[in-house]
Amino acid sequence: MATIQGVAELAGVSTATVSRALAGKSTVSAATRQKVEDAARELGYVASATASSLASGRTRNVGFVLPVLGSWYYGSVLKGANRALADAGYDITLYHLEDTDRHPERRKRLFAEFLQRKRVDAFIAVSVELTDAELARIHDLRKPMVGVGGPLPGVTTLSLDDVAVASLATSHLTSLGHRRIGFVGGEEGDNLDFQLPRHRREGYEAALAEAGIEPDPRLLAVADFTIQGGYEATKQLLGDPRAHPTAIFAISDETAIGAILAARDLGIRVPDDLSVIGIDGHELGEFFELTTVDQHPVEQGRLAAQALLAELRPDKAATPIAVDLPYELKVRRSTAVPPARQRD
Amino acid sequence: MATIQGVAELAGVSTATVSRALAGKSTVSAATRQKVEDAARELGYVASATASSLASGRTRNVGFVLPVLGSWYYGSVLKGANRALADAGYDITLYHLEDTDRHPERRKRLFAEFLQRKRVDAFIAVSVELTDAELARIHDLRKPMVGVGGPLPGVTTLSLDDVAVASLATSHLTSLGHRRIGFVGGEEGDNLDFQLPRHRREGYEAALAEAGIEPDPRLLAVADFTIQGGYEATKQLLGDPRAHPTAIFAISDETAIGAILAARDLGIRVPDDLSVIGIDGHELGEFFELTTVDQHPVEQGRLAAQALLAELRPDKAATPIAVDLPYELKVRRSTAVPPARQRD
DNA sequence: CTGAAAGCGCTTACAG
DNA sequence: CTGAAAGCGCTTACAG
Repeated sequence: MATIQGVAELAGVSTATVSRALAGKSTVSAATRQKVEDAARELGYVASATASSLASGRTRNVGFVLPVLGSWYYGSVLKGANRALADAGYDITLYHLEDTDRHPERRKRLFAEFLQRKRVDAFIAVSVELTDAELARIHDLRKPMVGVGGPLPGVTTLSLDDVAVASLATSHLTSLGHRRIGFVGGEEGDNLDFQLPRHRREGYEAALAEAGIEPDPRLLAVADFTIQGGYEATKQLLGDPRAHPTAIFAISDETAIGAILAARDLGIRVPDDLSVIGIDGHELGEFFELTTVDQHPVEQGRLAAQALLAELRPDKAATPIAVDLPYELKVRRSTAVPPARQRD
Repeated sequence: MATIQGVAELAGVSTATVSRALAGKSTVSAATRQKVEDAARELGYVASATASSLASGRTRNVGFVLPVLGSWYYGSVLKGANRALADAGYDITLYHLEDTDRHPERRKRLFAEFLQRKRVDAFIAVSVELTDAELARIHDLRKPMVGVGGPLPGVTTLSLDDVAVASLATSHLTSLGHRRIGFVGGEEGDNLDFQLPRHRREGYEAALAEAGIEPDPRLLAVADFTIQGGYEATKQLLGDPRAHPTAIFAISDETAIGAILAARDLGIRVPDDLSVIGIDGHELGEFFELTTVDQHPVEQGRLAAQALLAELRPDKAATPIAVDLPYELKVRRSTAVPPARQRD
């Protein structure tokens, strides 16, 4: 493997000049630059990331911290971030933040060892929730950091305005004439950190209020973000003769898909008898013809990378800010006007 | 941030001794080791990966090359590999191999620049298909490499015995008494590299032959690996009055889920009127009560990491080998005996 | 615009 | 068992 030394000899210049020429520094004459580039190409030379990092203090590598591997959402954010960072010459090193309950040792070691190795210049953290001690360790690193949708005090965070998103989804239903709108999602217990379910319910209630609709506790069903969870909760909701919703706002697209499948199993037609809307823009949404509020996760990753790259530029002072992520109502076949008998 | 120098001073030894003590080298006295460990803990010292790599030639970092980000399968393999590698002290740097058609520049740059940076000691490549030129560049790197399920000449590869897996799935159906078994998957055109569809069809036909069943071309439907693809192909198959299968073997679990949904839409009950089996062990399989041959992707990642770690040990000579990955028939509710009228 | 030289923070023969 | 010293392959003030 060629080293900078080899390139310097072939080009007939010093290693300092090779370094400057290849880094695109402006203080190199065009002729010299050409000689160096030719030599580098001939030898197939690419600077060793390791040596370059040690000498410059910059690794050109970003740590990507995420709590889940193998899900559509995180993978999509990762894809968007990876593209933007790769285009800027950065690699991504993965830090899988395992669950404290299930893998306490792995999680501990992540903070005590892996994150401390100075392998990266900065971090992107997606939907990450940390204890105070963990957050303190992160801050001790003194590296730029951008969060996506997680509560990270003191960190620039891009997040969805969950209240607004839920309100938009619910308003879509009220504007179609629905007045009995079920909320499938909901919170169980009081999780101070994970406020997403509460925010989405607040948006739901705000939209109802705006349409002059009294909230009805019989229309609330607790569900998680999975198809299974949405299926079970919706079966409860639709099976209860006192509830009779004409529409359902589900907290996620997978929850909404579960709701659609539950309706089918009960002989309830979507959207003729029941409208269903979700939130996400999940890849499965198209197949199920699901109306949704798309949060564009790939784009979220790109925006996070962009914000981080801005912080990484020398001139920029890192002031933690909160940025609202874009979203978009996508109307598909799963929502329609309420059935005629309900409109009477 | 503490350096090895700081630890050495606090412990009252040389930096060489600190390095040896923390690396667990046996040539350090217990007392000295204790002093060093105490000092390191007090200062929160963790060796810089960058400096350590440059000095030792080992990065303790593995490159993970994959063609798809955001899918359940790749994410699961990544999870398994990441756990095993992290437990051995390794980080993972991601290399997303973009499509040649859609992102030729990104792909080119991956081989010309990112992979050449010597950031990693070795590679894991999942379902990766390379041109000869790309493969040559990879081999030029002279780094250990393990493939999972992709055709990589000259590389140790773990893969599923696709013929055997498909034969097992089909035999499950014949053993239940099915004789008219549809194959939803199939190949279109002749892709020399991507042999998986052909292998699975061979297994299907072998199992039919073993049961003394004549293959019927009307029972073949071309579909990709998606729910949508399985849905459309199955609708064609079930809609054709000449085909009348009592069971379907789908090339993947998502294809099989599409098949189940297509059957439902046509009023065909699963498993009463139609049995369906897939291959994968997909997370959605449980919800749809899908019988499948589970290929345990998380375990695949773990096995790949394990094989790579073995090659990374100094004593081990790297001889490319092919290893069969484990799989397991998981019988759920989607398969049953054929309907009575068919058994007459 | 270019080069000689120091230095980044470690590891590891070598010597004792 | 331990230390002094060289060296890994770059980058970057400093000087010219």
